[in-house]
Amino acid sequence: MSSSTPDLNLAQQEAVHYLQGPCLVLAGAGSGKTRVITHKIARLIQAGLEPARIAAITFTNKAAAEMRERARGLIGKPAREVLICTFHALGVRLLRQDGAALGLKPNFSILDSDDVTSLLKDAGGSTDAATARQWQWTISAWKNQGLGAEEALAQAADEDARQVARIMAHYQERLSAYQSVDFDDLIGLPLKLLQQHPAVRERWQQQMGHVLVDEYQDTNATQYELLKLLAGPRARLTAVGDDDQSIYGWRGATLDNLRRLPQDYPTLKVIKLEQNYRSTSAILRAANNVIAPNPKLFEKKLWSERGEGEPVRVVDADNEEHEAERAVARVLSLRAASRHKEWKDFAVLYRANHQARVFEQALRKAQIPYKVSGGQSFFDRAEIKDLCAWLRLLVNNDDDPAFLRAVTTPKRGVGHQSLQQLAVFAARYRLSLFGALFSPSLGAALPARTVAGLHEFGRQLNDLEYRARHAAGAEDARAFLSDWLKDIAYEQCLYDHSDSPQQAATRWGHVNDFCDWMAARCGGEPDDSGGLSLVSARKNLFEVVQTISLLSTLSERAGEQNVLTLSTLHAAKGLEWPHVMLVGVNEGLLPFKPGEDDGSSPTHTENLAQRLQEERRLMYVGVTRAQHSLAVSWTRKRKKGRDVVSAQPSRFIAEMALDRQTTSEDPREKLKALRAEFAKKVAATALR
DNA sequence: TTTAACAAATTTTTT
DNA sequence: ATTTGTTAAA
Repeated sequence: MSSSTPDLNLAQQEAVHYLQGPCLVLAGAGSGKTRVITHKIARLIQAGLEPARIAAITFTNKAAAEMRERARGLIGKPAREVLICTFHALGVRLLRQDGAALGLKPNFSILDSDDVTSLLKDAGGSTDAATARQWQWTISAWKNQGLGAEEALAQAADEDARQVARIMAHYQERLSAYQSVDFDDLIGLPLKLLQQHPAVRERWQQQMGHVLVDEYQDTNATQYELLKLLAGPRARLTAVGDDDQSIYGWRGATLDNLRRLPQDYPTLKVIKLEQNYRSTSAILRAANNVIAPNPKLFEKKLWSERGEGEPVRVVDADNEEHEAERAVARVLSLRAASRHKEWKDFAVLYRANHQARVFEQALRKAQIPYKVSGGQSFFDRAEIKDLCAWLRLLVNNDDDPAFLRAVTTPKRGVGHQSLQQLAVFAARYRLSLFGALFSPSLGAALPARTVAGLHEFGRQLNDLEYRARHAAGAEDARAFLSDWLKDIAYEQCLYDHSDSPQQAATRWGHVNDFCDWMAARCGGEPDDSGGLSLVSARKNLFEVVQTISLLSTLSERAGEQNVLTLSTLHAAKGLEWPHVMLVGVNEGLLPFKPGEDDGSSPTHTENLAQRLQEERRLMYVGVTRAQHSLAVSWTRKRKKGRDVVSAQPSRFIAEMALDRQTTSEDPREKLKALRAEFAKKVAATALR
C-alpha cells in the first residue's frame, strides 16, 4: 500500500483526501488527473473500502487500460479487484447481470455501427446508405437524451422527424427480436433498469462504495442520470473533468452536466488543479490564448514551472503534400538536433481521419516508422468482422445481422435473393433466421439447392456451438478456433477473395492475431479485460465473444512501440508527446465548416456559436498535447471534393497571439534564394 | 440466382 | 483510396 504522504501538490492532495461527500475536480490539461484518480482509489482502500466496491469510469478503453496499469503500479494486487472500465463496459455488466428484468437475455448481442446502418436501411425501406446514416444519427441523439420512439414521435417538430420516429419504432422491434442492443442502449437500458426496478437499483447502490468518473465533461444526459443513480443518495462520487476539453458535443455530451453538478449536489466540493506538469510556458501561453475567447464555466488559469521553452512555430505550406514534407523535415531536424529523441516522441495531429493519408505516404518515403491511431479499428477489418459474426451467432442465435454476414462467408451458393426469401419466411413464422433453418416447411418455400446450402450452414453452426460451449482456457480456445477455421476453409476463402496473394496473407495474419488474442483472453490475461472480468482466470469462449464489440484496438501494448504517432485530435485527448505538430490548421477545417448545408438541419446562430466554441476547445486540446515543442501548420491550397481551392490559415492561429518571428521560413525558399544568387554569379562570370 | 468484375460516389470527430 | 451499387457472365 502506498504511503499517506504521496508526492502530490496541495490541490491534488485535497482532491485525494476529501472523502466526506461528492467532489468535483476541475483538472486542467496536464494537471495530473489520472494521478489524482489512482491516488484517490488508493486512499479509499486505505480508508477501509473494499477494492471491489470502487468503480472508476472512463470513456475509452485506452484510458481504462492506462488507469488499470497506473492503479496496479500504485496499489499492487488489490487494484485488480477495482472496477475500472468504460461507461459502455459498465452498461454491459449491468445488462448481463440484470437485463432479464427488461426482457433481455444475458447472451444479447451488441451491434456495431455498420450493423445498425444496414438494419435501419432495411427497417426504413431505404436503398441509400447516407439517409440511413442520417436516421441513425438522429435516433442516437434521441437516445442520448433519454427519448424512446414514442416520446420522439410525440415531440417531433415536423413530418420528417415523425417519419424517423416511426422508423425508430421498427428498429427497436428488430433489436428486441434479435436480442440485440446498440451502443446507446448500453447506457440507456441500464438507466431504465435502475429507474424502474428499485430492488436492482438498491443492490447496485449497495455494491458501489465510490464512483470515480474520468473526463466528466464528456458525459451526456443519460450517462449523468446513470451516474447519479449508481452513486446513490449518499453521493459517493468523484467527478474529474475539464470544461475546456469538452469535445464530444456532437455525441450528446453536454456541459450542462458540469453546470448541474453543484445544483444537484449542494454539498459538492469543487477543487481546481491549475498547475500543469506537461508543457513549457510558451506552449501553455498559446493554449491559454486560444481558449480565452470562450465563455468560462469555471475560472481557472493554468501555469507551469517547466520554463519558457522553444517558441511555438507556425508553418505554412503550399498544399497537403508540401505540408507533409515539411512535417517530415521538422521531425528529422529535431531528431538530428539531439540524438536522444526517439520516433515515439513525435505526434502529428489533425482534424479528420482522411488527412492521415498524405502523411503516411511522406513518412513511408522517409522511412519513419509510424502508427495511425484513431483510424479504423482492427475490429473493423472485413476478415475480423466475418469471424466475429460467426462467433456472435454462436452465442446468440437470434442475432440476425450476424447470421446474414456469417452465412455468406464463405460463399455457399446462398445469395441475397435466397436470404430475402428466408427473411420473409422467418418473419411469417416469427422466427429468427437461424430458427427458420430447421423449420420443416422451409423446403416448400425455397428452392431445394438453397435449402441444402442453408442446412449445411446450420449443421456446421450446431456442431461448432456444441464444441465452443466446452472450450474454456487458452489451449481449448486456440484448438477450437483453428479447427473451426479449417472447417469453413477460411484461409482458402481469403485467397479467393483478395486482390493479391500478399493481401490475402496479410489478412490471414490478422486472423491469426485475432485467434491468438482470443485464446489469450480465454486464458484470463490480467492485462486488458475491457473491465469485464471480476474473477479473471479461465474464461469460456462465449464470455469473451460478448465483449468484442466494445473494443477497437487489439492490444493496448501497441503504444510501447517506438514509432511516430498520427492521430485525430479527438483520439489524442489524454495523451502527450514531447514534440507535436498540429497540421491542416485551416479555416474551414479546424474550425470545421459543415459545408453546404442543404437546409436538412436548421442551424441556429446559437448552435453555430456553440460549434465554434467546441472547435476552439478541440484546438486547445491539440495545443496542450505538446510537452517541449509545438508546430502549427496550414496550407495555402487544399482539396475540396475534386478540385483544389485556395485556403486561409485558421483564425485560431492568430488567436494564439504568437510573436511574429516564430513563423519559420521554408527551407525551400532559402534554397531558391541561394540558387538565384548562384545563378547571378554564374551569369556574371559568363559575361566576362 | 449467384458471383465477380466494373463504375461511381463519398469523408468530422467515437463507444 | 475505399467502398457501394450496377451490370454482365456463369
